[in-house]
Amino acid sequence: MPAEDGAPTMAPESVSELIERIDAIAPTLPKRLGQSAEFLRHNIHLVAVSTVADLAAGAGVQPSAFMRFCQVLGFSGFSQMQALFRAEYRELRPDYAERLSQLRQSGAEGPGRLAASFAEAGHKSLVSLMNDLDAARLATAARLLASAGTVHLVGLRRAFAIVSYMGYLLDKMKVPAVIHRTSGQIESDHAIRKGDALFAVSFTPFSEETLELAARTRRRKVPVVALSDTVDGPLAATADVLLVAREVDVGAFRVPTAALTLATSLAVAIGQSREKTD
Amino acid sequence: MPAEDGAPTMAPESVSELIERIDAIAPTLPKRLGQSAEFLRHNIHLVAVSTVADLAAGAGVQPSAFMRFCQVLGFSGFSQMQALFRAEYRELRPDYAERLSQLRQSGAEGPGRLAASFAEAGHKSLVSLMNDLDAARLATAARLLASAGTVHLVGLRRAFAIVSYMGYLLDKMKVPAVIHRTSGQIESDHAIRKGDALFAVSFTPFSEETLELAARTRRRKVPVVALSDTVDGPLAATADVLLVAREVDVGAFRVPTAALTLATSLAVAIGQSREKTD
DNA sequence: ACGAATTTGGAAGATTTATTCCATTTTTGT
DNA sequence: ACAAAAATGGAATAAATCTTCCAAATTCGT
Repeated sequence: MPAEDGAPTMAPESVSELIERIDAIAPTLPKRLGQSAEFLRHNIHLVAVSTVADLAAGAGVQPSAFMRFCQVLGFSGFSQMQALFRAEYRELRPDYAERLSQLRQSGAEGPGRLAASFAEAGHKSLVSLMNDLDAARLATAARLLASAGTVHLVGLRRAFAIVSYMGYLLDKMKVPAVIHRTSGQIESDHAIRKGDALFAVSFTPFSEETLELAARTRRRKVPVVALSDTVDGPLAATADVLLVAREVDVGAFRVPTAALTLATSLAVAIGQSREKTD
Repeated sequence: MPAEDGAPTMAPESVSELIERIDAIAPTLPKRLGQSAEFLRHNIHLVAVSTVADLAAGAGVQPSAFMRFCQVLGFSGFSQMQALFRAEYRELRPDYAERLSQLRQSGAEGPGRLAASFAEAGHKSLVSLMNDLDAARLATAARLLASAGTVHLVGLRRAFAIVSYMGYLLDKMKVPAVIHRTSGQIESDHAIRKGDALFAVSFTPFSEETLELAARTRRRKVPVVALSDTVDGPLAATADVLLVAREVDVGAFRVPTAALTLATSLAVAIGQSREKTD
């Protein structure tokens, strides 16, 4: 029997698409289906490993109601929806405990294990980045930098990799950007003009040079956006906007995965924002 | 009906206990059960979201054989084993996936969503890095570079962030290291002496300068280790050891998460290896 | 307040999936 | 090389899970 309305509402093809649809239709749903939507929205990770009966019980509805809910979302039934979650899980869910011991027993001792540890730390860093991320603040930072004439970048020691990648991206997107303190130049202040903005990156222990350049720039009423690994550092007072990315360490070392991810997002956001204005 | 032997081999109560048992009995298992063990050991995270038929097919055995394998492990059957994985999955709160898709769809258009996408891409990149990692090759690379007098680093454009971070790490660990092509210097070859080694990073599209420096260095019989995003590129022929890190793109952009993780592992391995020798 | 349309609960039925059984093949010990 | 023991494949059976159906309850429009 064909659907009555012209558009047969195709099934979502990814979890995020599914969530969008839930949020779109939730307000219009009758009581039991609304309960199902509410429960699913907050326990979406259970779908891959539960039965309809379990989920229906969780939502406080009959299995048949939950079933109808799946169909309202565009699926043929619960099984089709579950398949979506299982597929995504298979792709995106490694087992690091397993992978680690696997590498341990596979002869090649040192570096492989190190890589596994750093990869695991990277996952954790990205998780905490997303948990702590203040989207509004990031948007403010992007706006500030996008409206600058030239974006000035500064970051030394471990922060240098971050600004150098940002510099590469901004250049690729034709955004005027300069990386400071790279060529024996001691005093960069004169290059930073009214109407520009500074992006300063510094992690504990902070480098004096970066802090001072940021402070002097701020005093000249040029906007300063900062990226650090703590909210308590000296940059908190100096910067107009302070972004934070914490990394999970492996012994005495770390990979700046979260910081690089955040910086890249910022750079791309700046580029896109400029593109519109041009 | 009680078991015939005195010790009824109780079922494992956690995934790690289960892995231990698999490793313990695997060597004594007959062919088909051995295949099941081998497959499970490498795909253990699939248990929560698969059927016996799927897993049996993956292992290349009949469902009945896989079934017997579960019983050998101490479970009453497959379902009991699967319940273990599902329980562990439920407890290990991936509220992260929820948070991610929340951000991605929550009106907050620009930077927040971008960050969510880049974070997700980062996870995928790290997963595929670990899946494809050749631990033995990484160990060879580390050995080669650790035994060099000076480690020379080269990488331009997007690869520069990688070498600059490696340079920072090696310096911190007191390993003699130099980053090339950073200060207007056109010809670096003379600085690379016999007994040194070169680490070259280049991604598609490859930069001629990096490739040529690597080729010239190799011709002089100085060891070259390379990091790229493909096995087919020009570095395959040039390098003594080629490491590969693929990244998942977001639109036209990427964060070099996997490459940076691999490079960091390599740097730390070099440092540790040197420490022992000193 | 009344009838029509929608929503709901529960149970029956269809389907998928797990489990057992046993004849046949392979391995083991002598 | 032979018999006994163990392992295997495939099909039959049992269990669970999904899905549909419809009478009863509720909501909605007038």
